[in-house]
Amino acid sequence: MPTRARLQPNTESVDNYLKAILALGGQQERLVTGKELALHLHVAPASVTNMLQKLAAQPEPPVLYEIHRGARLSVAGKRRALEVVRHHRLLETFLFEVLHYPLEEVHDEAERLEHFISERFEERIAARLGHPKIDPHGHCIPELDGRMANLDAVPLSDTAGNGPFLVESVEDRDSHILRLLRTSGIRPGARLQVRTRTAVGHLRVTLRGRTVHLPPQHARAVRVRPARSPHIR
Amino acid sequence: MPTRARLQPNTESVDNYLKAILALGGQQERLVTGKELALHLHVAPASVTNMLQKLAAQPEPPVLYEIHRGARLSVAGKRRALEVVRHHRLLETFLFEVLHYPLEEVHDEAERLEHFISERFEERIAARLGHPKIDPHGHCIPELDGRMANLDAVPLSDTAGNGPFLVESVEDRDSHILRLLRTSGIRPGARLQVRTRTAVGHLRVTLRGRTVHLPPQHARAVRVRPARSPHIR
DNA sequence: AACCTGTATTAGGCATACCTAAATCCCCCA
DNA sequence: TGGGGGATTTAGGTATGCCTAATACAGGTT
Repeated sequence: MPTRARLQPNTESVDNYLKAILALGGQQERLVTGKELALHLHVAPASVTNMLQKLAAQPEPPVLYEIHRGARLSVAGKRRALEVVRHHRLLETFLFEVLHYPLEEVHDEAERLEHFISERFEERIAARLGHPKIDPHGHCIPELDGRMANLDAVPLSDTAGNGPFLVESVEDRDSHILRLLRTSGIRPGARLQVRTRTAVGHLRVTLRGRTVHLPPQHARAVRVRPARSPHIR
Repeated sequence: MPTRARLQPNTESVDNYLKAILALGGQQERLVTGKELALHLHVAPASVTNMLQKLAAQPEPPVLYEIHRGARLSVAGKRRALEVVRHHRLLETFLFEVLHYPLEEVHDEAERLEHFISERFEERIAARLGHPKIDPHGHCIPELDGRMANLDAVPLSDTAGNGPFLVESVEDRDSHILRLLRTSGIRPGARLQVRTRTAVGHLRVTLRGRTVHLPPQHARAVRVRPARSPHIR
């Protein structure tokens, strides 16, 4: 019998591609280029082309692929990507809340385990945690049905005024930055004000009376929204 | 540059071979044949030969391979195998105690996850569980240094007298049998007596006043030791 | 309209870890 | 001691998922 394109391969690798397309496509779900994916996933561009072609050729393609232009998720692909994100963020919450991991270490562990936990595991840790909506970095946890709240926060680097701002989330992929942010007190729920901004994007901010210097890369890792009243949270 | 045999591949597959050799070799660590491994791992005998040759050819071979005779673990291989078993049994305990899995479901989940958890994860769940020595099936959990207590229990199918016996452990690989045993009350710590034995190995046992019929396959899955006094647990 | 540059694709390979089918080996038994 | 039969090994092949190098394309610039 001929081996034709498999239904639902759903390997670790495939899941990572889907997650990357979800993350890079943004809320408007624009086409994601091969180069972006290659950078994000640390693989060669040729590998991305290969994988996208393979995925798009499946009976129920998880990605829609426009040659030479890029890819975006199909409905099925988005569902799967959100499922993986749900696994990831529930695991992060679990590692943080139950196993008391330092915040900057939860990402890597969750990144590995997210591909291998069963639905039962997912369900049990969700129950154990009281079905949380937000992970310890401040990111939304997709619901079981794939719904996910859209947060309106923007990177601190993209803000205009001086605030005050409320930290909504911190980027989790770079544990080094994350550790520095944590030890500076910059974590979800923190309230801060911008003191100075340089032309090249360095910021000086204050929170809880302390002054912290943030290079552009760090400012980009912090998402904030305007703080309406003092002492929220 | 030439690709020579890699040091420490330590893939999921390799770990499974090491674990299988550990399990099948028994306490006396006898040679394990290719056929045994093939059956245990559900792969073709030729695949086993391939893998054993590859492992034995490494700079620090985890297995010692005697051509046409079989394989056993080197010191390094045994260390790794025990590490994986430790992961497995800690995970089982964790799933059972913290996430309240049904006993017969912990094995499959642990089997998948054991290969991917970090040392930190291992350490944290061990701490969380109070550094347990026994998993929920009654199996010993190897210590961090690779030491593991040798239990002296024997399969119920191999016993002679009528008991009473104390159930020390139940086999975890067959969830079907395990569920039946559990619903019959046959679990670690249970006390039972043999009523009748047929020539082909069927047993009738009583525990807590109930009578249970055990086909040979089930009797083999229960390890017991003589109960000295009533109500030990 | 041709070019140029960076991006994308194709072509050809490698490593892992399986498989089947065809030899080959070991050892027990007649 | 010479088969025979089961186990083992070799040979050759598949699928995944990555790689590099070479080629093709797209879209802005002259």
